Amino acid sequence: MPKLWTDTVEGHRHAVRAAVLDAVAVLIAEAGFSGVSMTRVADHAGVTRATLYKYFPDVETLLAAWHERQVGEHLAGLDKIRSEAAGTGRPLQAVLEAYALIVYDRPSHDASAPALHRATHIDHAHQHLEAFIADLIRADAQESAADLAMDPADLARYCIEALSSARSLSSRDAVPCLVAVTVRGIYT
Amino acid sequence: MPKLWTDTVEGHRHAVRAAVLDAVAVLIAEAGFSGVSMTRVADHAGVTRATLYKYFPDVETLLAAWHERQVGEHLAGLDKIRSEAAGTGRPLQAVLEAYALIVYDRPSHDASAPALHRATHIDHAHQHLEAFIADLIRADAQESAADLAMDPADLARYCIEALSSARSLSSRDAVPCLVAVTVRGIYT
DNA sequence: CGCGTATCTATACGGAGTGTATAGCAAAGT
DNA sequence: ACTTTGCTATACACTCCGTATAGATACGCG
Repeated sequence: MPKLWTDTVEGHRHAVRAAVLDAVAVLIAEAGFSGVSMTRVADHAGVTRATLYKYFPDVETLLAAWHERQVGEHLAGLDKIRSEAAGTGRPLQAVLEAYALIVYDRPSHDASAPALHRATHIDHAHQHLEAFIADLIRADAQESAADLAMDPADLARYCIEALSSARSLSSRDAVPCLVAVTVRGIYT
Repeated sequence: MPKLWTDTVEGHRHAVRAAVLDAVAVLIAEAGFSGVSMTRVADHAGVTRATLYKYFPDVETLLAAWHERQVGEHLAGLDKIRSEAAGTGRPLQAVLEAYALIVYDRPSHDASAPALHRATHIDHAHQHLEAFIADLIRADAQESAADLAMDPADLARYCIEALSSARSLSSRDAVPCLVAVTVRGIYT
């Protein structure tokens, strides 16, 4: 029996999709990426396997969709921080610190996920994140009238990778230091 | 029939192990990490599944062993570069540049592998690499009489992660720039 | 040399997950 | 009311896993 039913059919599909991605999140939290299978997700989401296959063709796509939603939420949060810090000097610093804290607090979830997709093909949401940070870098360079050491896009990827090392940082207080270390290098 | 037979039994086991890891390498090159299964590896290595299970209990261990061998080879190469560059000023720079070039030339193989293991448990060979670079950082700081911005171990992880962005660098000429950007930040 | 031991092959079995297909029921759309 | 859409329940063939057994082959050592 269909558990979820909103009045409209489109809303229903949206709700099912959300429930499925929630189930993915739970399974990942329980047993890591390898603990995610179509069967288990279907059971956990309260739908049949056949139904799940109508939404997602395979586990890979499922994980990609979950990751997309995750990064999307973070991107919204980071954008909020950017606009809040727009007046107070350097938004780049604030955004990168917020990102590093996310990585520090959720070591496995977010930092490992990109690696999973990079093996298959490019990650759409991650490209957004890269573009977002590349823009911040450009703006920061223009404001401080300093010369960038490299292409902003490459620097953005550098920042993201460098800050992903926040995952294994000894203490939470070291996060601002790591951000400082990372940012210091981008100007010539 | 056993294909490989060296005169001694210990040598034989070593040869089989090598053949198995070679098969893993081939399969990874062909279809990525998800293309590695016990069945396929056994077929490719010219042994039975039952035999393979006597050497490696599961795919995870198989990939870990392959990665261990890979990183071990690179570590040997980097150590050679370190001793060669010991007299000529900064070995840190030389080693990091060599590492970044490895990442650039083999985008998927080495940079993605740590991420796979970090999801499960800690990577032994990678710890060696981290310690190796941490030592280099300490030595570099002592020679240049400068103060490090953070714990050397954390800085080593920062360097490794930052340089793993060499994977998606626009051009090979940008590799030295990335190394410069990365190293610039480690001093206060 | 010859026996014991270690190793590999070949094969089989139950379990889990995959991908697909079908029939039937329930709710939305018009 | 009638059609369309979506979900359930179930089934099938396939792959891979992990383990077990019997028998062949080559080493190790007395």
